[in-house]
Amino acid sequence: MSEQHKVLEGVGKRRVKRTFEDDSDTESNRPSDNNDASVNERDAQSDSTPANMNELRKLARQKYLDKRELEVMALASRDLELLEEDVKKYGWDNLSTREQEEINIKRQAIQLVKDRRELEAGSRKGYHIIDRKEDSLQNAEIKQGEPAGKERGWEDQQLEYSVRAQDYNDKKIFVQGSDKYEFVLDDNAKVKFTDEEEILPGKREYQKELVANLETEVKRLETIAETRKSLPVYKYRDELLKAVRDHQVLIVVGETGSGKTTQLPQYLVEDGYTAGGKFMVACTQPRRVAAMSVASRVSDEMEVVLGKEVGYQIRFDDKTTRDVTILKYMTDGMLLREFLTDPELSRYSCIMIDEAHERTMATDILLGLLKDILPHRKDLKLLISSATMNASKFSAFFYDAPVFNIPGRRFPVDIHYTLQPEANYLHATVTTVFQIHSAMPLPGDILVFLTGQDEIENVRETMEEIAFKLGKSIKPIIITPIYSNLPQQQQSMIFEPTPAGVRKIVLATNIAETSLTIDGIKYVVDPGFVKENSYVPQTGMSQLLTVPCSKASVDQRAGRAGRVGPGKCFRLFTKWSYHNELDDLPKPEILRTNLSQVVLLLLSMGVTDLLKFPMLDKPSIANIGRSLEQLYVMGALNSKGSITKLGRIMCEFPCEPEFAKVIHSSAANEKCNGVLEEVTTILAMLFEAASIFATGKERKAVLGQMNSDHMLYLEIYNTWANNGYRRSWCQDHHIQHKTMARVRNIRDQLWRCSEKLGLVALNQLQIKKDPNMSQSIKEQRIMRSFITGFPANIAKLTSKGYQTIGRNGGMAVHIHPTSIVFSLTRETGKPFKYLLYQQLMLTSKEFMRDCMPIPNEAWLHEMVPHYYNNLG
DNA sequence: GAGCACTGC
Repeated sequence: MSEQHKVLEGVGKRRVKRTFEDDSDTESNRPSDNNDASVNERDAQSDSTPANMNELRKLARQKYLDKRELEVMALASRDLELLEEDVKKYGWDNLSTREQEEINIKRQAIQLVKDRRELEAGSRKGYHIIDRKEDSLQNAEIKQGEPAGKERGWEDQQLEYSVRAQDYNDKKIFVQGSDKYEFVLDDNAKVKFTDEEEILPGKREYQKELVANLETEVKRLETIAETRKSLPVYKYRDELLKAVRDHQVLIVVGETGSGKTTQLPQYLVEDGYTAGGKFMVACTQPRRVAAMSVASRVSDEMEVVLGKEVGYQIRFDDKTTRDVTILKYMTDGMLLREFLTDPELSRYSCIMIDEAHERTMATDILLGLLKDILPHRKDLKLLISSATMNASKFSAFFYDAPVFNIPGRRFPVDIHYTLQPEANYLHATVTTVFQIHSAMPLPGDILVFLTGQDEIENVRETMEEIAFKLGKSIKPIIITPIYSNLPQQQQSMIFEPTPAGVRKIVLATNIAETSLTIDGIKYVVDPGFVKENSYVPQTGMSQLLTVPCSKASVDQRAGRAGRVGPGKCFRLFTKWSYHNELDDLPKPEILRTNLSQVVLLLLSMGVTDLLKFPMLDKPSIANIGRSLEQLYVMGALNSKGSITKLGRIMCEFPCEPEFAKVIHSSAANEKCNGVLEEVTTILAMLFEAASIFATGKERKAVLGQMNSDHMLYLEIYNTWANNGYRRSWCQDHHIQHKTMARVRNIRDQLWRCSEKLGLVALNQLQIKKDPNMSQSIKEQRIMRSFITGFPANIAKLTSKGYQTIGRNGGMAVHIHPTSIVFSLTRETGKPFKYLLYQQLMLTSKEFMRDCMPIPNEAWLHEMVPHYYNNLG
């Protein structure tokens, strides 16, 4: 019995030594009940403890909580070292049968641990051991109130997959009977053990299970190690690391399937760039789901708990631990925000900008900022991963940085072109799909790229009719549409495995080009078009036009056929067209969006000469000019063009400056404050306006009549909130619950931001002053708030219909038929004289989206005099 | 009386 006690103490020493080498003389450990508050309290009260002891203990506690089955198993098997000493001391024959048996089993166990260590030594060093078994994941309980995995969409599933392991792990340690214990570092409170079985159940079943689990774990590790080594990037590991050592900036051209995203950051960590936890390696992704799922996989490969050594950071979800996380996957937008608080990015030693060829706005700005700080941060390494086509552009941008090529691993895809251009690509699409279906053997699903929801629904109908007519002369097909606004349940259908003898036909927008991958696709049909949104600064209007894809896009689409085996891609345009008519790359976002947010961000970082700011593609002067003007009108800039106090406040908000201005006014402008809460809700709804309604039709039927889309949004949100934020309420009202959940998140984030900046307090002052503000006064104040943010977005009713007013006035515009104002006007026959709109969009006509009637022209002059009084 | 690709803080 006392042997057992000694054993445990010894083991504790070893464990602590390994984790905290600097504090080797303050160590000890004991099991304690996880839920026993008094024990923890006693920990905290041990007053002979050094001041930093509590910190240390917290850290230790954190670490030990993360330990899983194997850590406990390893612990148990390390006992053997001490048991063996006893064998020497007392002689084998003097031990009891039970003790002998125990030692035998532990001998086997330790052998397995040794094997595993050897395996580890090959690829990594110094990480804690945890397990992550697929089946444990699948058996983990699903959070209450959530539907089962199958009913949810891919994003939720991915998220759950990333997160659940973490939750599960926090709560459980796997060894049967040992789940009561955690190991806490403590130098005073030593507990005397009276019953050895309580500490380590020396039962045969346990030992057997231990060995069996170890074997499973060794196999799993072998598989992971093999998979890592089999990736194309593995062969280049040393060369890559040498290149990183020799150069500050490295362009990495890694095709899909090369493993760059998961492996490169790990190599950097292994090569010591995190300096024992002092620095971080960051890898940016353009999309949230990618950041989450890659982080999850890498934490698995490195055998750490997601959120500790390896974590991710996206809006609304920070799964990192300060001073512990050494490898962080994050969205590019998050890193950009981090520049605001830490302009030198001093916490990072290496930054990898992944998927840089996608040229998101955040990536482009990041590259410019990084180029600026590299001379001051000689120790900072920058890796840029790009597709082949623009590697030289990145290289030139960073003073001819070396380009490193890593081949991909993909199956060959045959490309077929049409012999002559197709007059009607939709017709050609349907024909091609049925040709493939009748001529090619099963299995092998078909992925069709279309431009939008409308097209997808039309093609689907046509195909269903044809399939019906053909009846049993063809094999059965399943048609599954996928586009981002498709409600969740229907989205998940594309991931259902195709039944035998059936062909699945996926009709997708370019969401399937990068954002999600579908297994089992063997054929791709590509008409070669995409809808592209672009912003015209002169008119302030966006246009959504169907344009031909770039070469990079169609190549990417073709690649989707070669993921599981050799595939075929049918392009509904000519080979000549591919080589002579298509652009190489899609137009970068920075050339087709409103720049006010970026301009304000750069100004707040002290970039005063915007034209000199390094950028891969320079936006037009007209665009920058218009942004500066907008910012000036809102008071974010003074007449000299430098940022004001208000401008800095606006920068703090994670949204466009126009929206931030509305928030600010609703709390701080005495002409309209006291409505911060309402305004925050409306703005959060406006961000997601496009995907709130399941279909466009239901909008007016949702609730009673409202005067404006803005007030309708407010009413919808409040009613939903009053109904307990329930999913069923959304279903009853044809509203997408997932979108509403996002709105709630955004709303909370904006509110917290207002709180931090003291706006909530200001708002409260006004409410105290006028506690019985009537509904109509509130509404008026909301309208005024919006005018301050969107002074140029006003249309006036003339004899020729609505026309814009303001600097570029006189343009004929129309109320969008989905707007509540549209139906309201029709019902009453009385159009409003002035309308404020959130967006002008050119589709078939110049439409105003999300409209709000302005009942009083004088408000315009009152709220933004410097704009309206100077119009003449 | 239209019909909005896709991201992100």
